Amino acid sequence: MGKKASPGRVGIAAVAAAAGVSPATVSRVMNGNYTVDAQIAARVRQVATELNYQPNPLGRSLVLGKTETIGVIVPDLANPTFQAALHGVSRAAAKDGYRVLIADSAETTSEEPILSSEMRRRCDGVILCAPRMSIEQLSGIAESLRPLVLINRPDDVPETPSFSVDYGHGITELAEHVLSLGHRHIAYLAGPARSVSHGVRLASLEKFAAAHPEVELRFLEAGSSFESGHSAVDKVLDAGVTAVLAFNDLVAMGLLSGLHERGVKVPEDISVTGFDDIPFASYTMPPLTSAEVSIDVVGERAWQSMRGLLRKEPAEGPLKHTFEPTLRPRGSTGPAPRG
Amino acid sequence: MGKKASPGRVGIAAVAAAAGVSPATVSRVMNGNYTVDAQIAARVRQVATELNYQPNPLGRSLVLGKTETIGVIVPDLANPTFQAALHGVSRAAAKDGYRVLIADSAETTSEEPILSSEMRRRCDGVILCAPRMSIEQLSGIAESLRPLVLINRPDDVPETPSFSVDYGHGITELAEHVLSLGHRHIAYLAGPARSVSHGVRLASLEKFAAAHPEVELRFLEAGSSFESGHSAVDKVLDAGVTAVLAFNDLVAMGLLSGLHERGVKVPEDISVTGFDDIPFASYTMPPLTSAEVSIDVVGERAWQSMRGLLRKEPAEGPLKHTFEPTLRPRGSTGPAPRG
DNA sequence: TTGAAAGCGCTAACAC
DNA sequence: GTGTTAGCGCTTTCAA
Repeated sequence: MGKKASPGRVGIAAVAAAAGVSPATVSRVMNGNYTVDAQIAARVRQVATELNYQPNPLGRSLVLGKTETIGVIVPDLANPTFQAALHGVSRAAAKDGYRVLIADSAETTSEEPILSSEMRRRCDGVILCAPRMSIEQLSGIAESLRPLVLINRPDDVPETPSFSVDYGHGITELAEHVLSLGHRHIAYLAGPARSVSHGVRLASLEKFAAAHPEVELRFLEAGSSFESGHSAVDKVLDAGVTAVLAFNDLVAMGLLSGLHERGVKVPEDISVTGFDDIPFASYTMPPLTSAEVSIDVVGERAWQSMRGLLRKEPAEGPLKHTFEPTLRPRGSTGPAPRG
Repeated sequence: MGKKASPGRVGIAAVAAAAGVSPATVSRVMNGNYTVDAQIAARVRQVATELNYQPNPLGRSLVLGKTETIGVIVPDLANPTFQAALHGVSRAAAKDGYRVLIADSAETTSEEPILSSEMRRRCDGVILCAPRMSIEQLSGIAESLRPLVLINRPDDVPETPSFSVDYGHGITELAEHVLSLGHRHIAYLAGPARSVSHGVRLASLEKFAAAHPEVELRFLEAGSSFESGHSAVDKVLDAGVTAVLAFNDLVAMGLLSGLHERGVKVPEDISVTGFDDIPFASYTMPPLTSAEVSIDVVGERAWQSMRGLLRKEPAEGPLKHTFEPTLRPRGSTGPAPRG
């Protein structure tokens, strides 16, 4: 037997008793079902207010089979990209009366499938943000997670809407930008090996290099933080390049700061680009050339797609949505020095 | 009548039927209740695996009266301070097997009480982060939200644990730091009027000014963003001060950038301090004097307090916990110019 | 050690 | 228009 109702607890039964009607009638009133006599409805409402009745969403969810909650799973809640995506989803979902249950997989690839399905049981649907698990794993559990929407995981998972920033396009635009400025010796300051978005950049740059045999493209390890850019200065100078494409704005700013300390002039001696176009980027010295991405908009669109699935609206248009970053050329890039 | 069990759905009843036992026995097995015969337990477990049985947490929550979920309500999910607090709570709660349901009140003070109690019905407890509502409102609903824990709301709410950064102490340390460097004309670049943490800084600075009649302290409006600092340059120069205490690091960095554009030397002409000690602060030119706060630790401690409440452990020690920021003197502050 | 049965709080089909 | 009743999926008391 379940726990006895605690004496203080005000449930639908208490309201029904106090108003002299059946629980069903109270339920109808609370749900705005207008087959209820206006007088009775008014009385029920008044009693509910007096008793400070708060419907228990658990009971409701159990019988209705829906929780009006969606789960968002991110690899790292401390990462600004995922924070922005979460914000976009949460704000958009809230407008439609949905709540967000979050889970931070802490980059533990192996836990992701378990975490996701655990999450799914408590929610009406799941949004997976940049999942690290293999495509085999992902495809394997996709069915059990539906409704499922993917953010920043551009793999083709059948029947699964996916919203991703086209990092490959962005980094190519940046590469072409410095190419057009005459640079032929270019370095890419790589992001974390595990990062999907780094992998995408890498692949695109390899294509770029293949298409431009006149360009010498170097790949240097760095990371995703300001510090990693700052400590990559020596590597960059040793490489003897005239332009550096950093993994993101933070890395670029770290590099900028390191180069400044060495007395290397930007963009006269070396051109530097970032990625993401964070608000700071316009204010560095010199202002940072970057590629703007609006990951919160991606999150918002992911929600809208989820909403469609929840409403069982027939899917329209393609499942795969790609957001192109916008090139923001600024002072940190200039003509290649005449060598 | 509730929705009929969908034919595909695997519930505890399906497992019980397949294993030839009662639902009660399956329940006992799933919950590690060892009054079950080892053979039967093994068979039940095997059947559960074969059928891929996933217990429905909703049914469980309903009967147990707990969801193993806590709610975190923040005024703005885009604010780095609240993101960090959320991260701290979420990571710590996850270690104890709890999930986090988030709500962004979007700075709508009036909605906060409703949002909070709505949240509370779905969760076992609520953590309110920097709630904007009045102390009257807060005290009014506190009882109905318990277990309740407060972050960055140092008001005395009876019986309610509260964890806050002592912004007043931090800004006073910064003020004393520039005072000790000989500055007598100091400006405070104020944060958003609504921000509680701004209010605290303001009050402390007024105390500081009263205690140091030799100091002329000016209050200048700014905001919380890089841009607001950048566009406050004229105000600062007009004020004719030799030291500026910015609301936070972002504002300070904006100011630094603006001063640089004007050819004003830092710290030779003007000293500048930030607040928060974000990772960037060590890398600006010159490196920024700041006050370090670890809001994620605050979040973590808030969770631990909540965990104690959930376990009904007798509260020990004080309810109110204050975290002192640590002064980080760096190159952006120096001796006052000789006037 | 196991099963039957009640009940957590709610909704909805059905009967009146 | 309203009440009765069954049932959502689970746990737990009680009896066997």
